[in-house]
Amino acid sequence: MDEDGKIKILLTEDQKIMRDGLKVLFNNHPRMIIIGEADNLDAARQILQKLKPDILTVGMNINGVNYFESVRNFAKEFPDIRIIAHSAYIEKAFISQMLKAGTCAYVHKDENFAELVRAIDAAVHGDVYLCPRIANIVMNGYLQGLAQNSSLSEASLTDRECEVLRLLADGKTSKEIALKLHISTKTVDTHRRQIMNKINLFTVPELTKYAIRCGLTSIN
Amino acid sequence: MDEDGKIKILLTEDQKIMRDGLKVLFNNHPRMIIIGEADNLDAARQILQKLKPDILTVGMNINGVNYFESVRNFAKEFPDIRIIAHSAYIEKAFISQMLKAGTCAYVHKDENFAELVRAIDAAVHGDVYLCPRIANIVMNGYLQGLAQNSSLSEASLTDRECEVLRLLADGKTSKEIALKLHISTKTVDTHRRQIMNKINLFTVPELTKYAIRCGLTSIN
DNA sequence: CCTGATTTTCAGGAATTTACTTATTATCCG
DNA sequence: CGGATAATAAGTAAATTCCTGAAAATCAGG
Repeated sequence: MDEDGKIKILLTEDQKIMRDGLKVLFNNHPRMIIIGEADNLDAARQILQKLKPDILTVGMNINGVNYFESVRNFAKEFPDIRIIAHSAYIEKAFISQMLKAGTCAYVHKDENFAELVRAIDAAVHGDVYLCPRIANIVMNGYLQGLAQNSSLSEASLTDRECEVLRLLADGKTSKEIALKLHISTKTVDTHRRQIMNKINLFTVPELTKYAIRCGLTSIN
Repeated sequence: MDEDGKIKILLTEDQKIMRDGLKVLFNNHPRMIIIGEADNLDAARQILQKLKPDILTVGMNINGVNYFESVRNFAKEFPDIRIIAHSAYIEKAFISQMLKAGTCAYVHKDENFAELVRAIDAAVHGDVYLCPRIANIVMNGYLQGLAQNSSLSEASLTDRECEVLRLLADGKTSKEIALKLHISTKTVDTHRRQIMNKINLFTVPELTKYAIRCGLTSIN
């Protein structure tokens, strides 16, 4: 909190218009104040070394792939700062990765500003907050996991499988993937099929889109 | 213009937070006023039948596939209303499709609010406006087109090729595409390779991403 | 340290798809 | 009409994928 008792926020968001809008909204808010803004996480880190906000909001669009890594590092380096994911992604795998990485709230961009405020209030009180839509998705996943932990089990992908999927979605051929990972193409093959069975998608374009939705690869 | 001489704007944007932000920004603007908002183009059409804005802004994210069709129809049905594309897409093909469809301005979401204001001012004066980043992309494409209209020519895709690419990126196999279009799989084959040569991408994942960037298919 | 579970690895062979070349038919436009 | 572009398609070799099965490697507890 600053001298006025306001909650200090550092805004990270690459869409300038979104930033412009959020700035106005927050600055009209009686209990919150924006003390800095950045259009990517590297820039945010620079600012964090000088200023000490209570909240770091991280806006995520379908671009940068390295959100997980970055957020994990932030959470370690700056344990006092509560991180709020503000994203257009709705893929279950993405959400849980993000929560695991150290965010304490996840607000979908289709929600209105009030949701973001609610999330921030929860965050400063040490609570975890998910906006309704996301909460639904997470809960459904949790319940499904409980129900069918034996049969179909659309379990999450293993590390290796994620790696293979990422390379595959980047457009690498099985041969290239095999070379890069120092394994046989047959193994890559097996991984691919295992992935397909787990997430129940059986074509390369669908796998690619899934990888995008999960933040494993960018759209470019 | 309304009785105050303000420019009347109808906002279409599916991200509520973005809408919240734009509302505040516009309502603080002395010469512009928001007379309605919608979270998709169907909802916008409902409103258009009652109110008559000067400007319709269309926010585009990586979801709905039918922007081209919808915008084309809007431009025909409501020729007096100037349509402004407000998008996160930067693919040349998407931009030109959008301009052809009848928008008179294209503002990228990474630009700040001032750009949007500039675009609206230009639009009400009957001008076409592209924000700097987009203008760059379009100009580069134009110049390249002039330079290499003979040799490599990354020409635009034909209608049929777009159709094939869309189905392919939706995850249809060559066989399914052939069936649906009533042509031989060999023809589908030829189209696919022709597409690859034209846009210089030679793997299915890359084609898929390209199709997403061009608005031919959604991310889901 | 052992053990069961999970993950990672890989092979063989059938089935399918793709790459590349070449070519015929439509269609459109000046 | 003639030339260009688009859409169609076959043949064949090469590459990839699908399916089944299975052996190492790793890991988490007891």
